[in-house]
Amino acid sequence: MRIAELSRQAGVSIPTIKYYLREGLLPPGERTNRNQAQYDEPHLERLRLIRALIDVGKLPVATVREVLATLDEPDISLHKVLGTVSASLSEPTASTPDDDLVAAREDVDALIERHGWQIAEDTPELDVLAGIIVRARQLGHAHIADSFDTYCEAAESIADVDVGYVSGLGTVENVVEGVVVGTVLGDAALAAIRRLAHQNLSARRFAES
Amino acid sequence: MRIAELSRQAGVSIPTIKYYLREGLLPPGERTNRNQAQYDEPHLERLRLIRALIDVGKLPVATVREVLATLDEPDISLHKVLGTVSASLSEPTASTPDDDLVAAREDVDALIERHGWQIAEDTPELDVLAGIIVRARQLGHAHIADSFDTYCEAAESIADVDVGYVSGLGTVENVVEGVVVGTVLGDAALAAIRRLAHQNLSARRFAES
DNA sequence: CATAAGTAGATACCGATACTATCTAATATT
DNA sequence: AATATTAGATAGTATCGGTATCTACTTATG
Repeated sequence: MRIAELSRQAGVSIPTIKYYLREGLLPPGERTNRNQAQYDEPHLERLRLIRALIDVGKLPVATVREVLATLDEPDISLHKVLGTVSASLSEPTASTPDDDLVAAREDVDALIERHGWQIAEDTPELDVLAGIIVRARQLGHAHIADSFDTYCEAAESIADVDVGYVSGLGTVENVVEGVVVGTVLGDAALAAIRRLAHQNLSARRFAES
Repeated sequence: MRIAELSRQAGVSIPTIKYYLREGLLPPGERTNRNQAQYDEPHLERLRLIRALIDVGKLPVATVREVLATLDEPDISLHKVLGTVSASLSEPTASTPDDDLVAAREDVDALIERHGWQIAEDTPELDVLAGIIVRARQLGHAHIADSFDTYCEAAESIADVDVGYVSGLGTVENVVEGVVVGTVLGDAALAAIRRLAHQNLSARRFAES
């Protein structure tokens, strides 16, 4: 198909497609001439994936490029891609070593320990979580962190179905794509569902009709 | 305290504080003179809250303003503030009524029904979730939505501790602030914890040492 | 009390991000 | 032959989240 058709089917404007081509998010089409290229189904799928990562996951274009690069690596393992996707999705942690952060990080390590989780020391999420605890404390809501044990238990059942889902995808490429889609769409879905659960609970407990 | 001190304690530059004042995120200090104003503890707390919403929650400044406005309303109920905060946090849903979206929305309604949740028809998260399902289908990952029942169960226990936490906060103002902080920091924490759970599970199942 | 430092408020400017528009030279379609 | 479409290059634009500067003061300090 030509670029106009790709644009129509994906619902993405031609200038935007050209922009993604320039930015290396989308591989160039197969050239048939100096000013003609053919795009096919994989292009369309890739384009839809890009839009999902941007629209639903709110990923910046640069992060999308990183994630897609991981996805295109020839020898990928599920565990490795999880790490890379995680790393791309969490901001690089602040440079200041900060006493508060170190303390919070110890609490995070204890949390992980309590749940018997096997996590590499340098996983960025550990610092992200520590950072959140620091903020909560600064805001006078230190006890929010007390809920994190429950969050962990809940996350275990969630991770269970998540990994179950991707495991059933067959080829490595499919699994890896499933990880990306599942991570990003899953985050968004989980946030929405949590809000719905809040609404439900507060409707039941505190509704004044 | 004067603006320099406020800046120092919050770790936010003076021009940025002035910007927040202009944007109405931060109420003006108490004027003592034509070019002097006093800021106090509440200002500092508000400023820290603003930074947490922006840094951790990635909320745009305009949304922070909305959320803070809700927080400052004189007569607020927990249930109302949950709705307003939710509304501020989810983008306004697309205008196109779209067949795919309608179908997905029915699936969402069925999901809510299965769990016996009481949710107002017009809650924005219902459409957000439907939108995510549409994207998943377009990406050939329709079955991701099968996991949402598990997500709901997990979200129930999470919402339980969340509501338990804010209920214990005493005054209405504290509760409302707790909702805001808990929603935003909680989302970020939950996402991080989910990633950690993934890492743990994949380490155990698929690790090649 | 003079001089330096700090401040409010107004306005202008800035860098990053994510596109969008335009132009050229060529090819495709009708 | 006339019209539409395309690749690729380059330039322009809107928004966002600040920064910087300037003026007319007021405070703090030696």
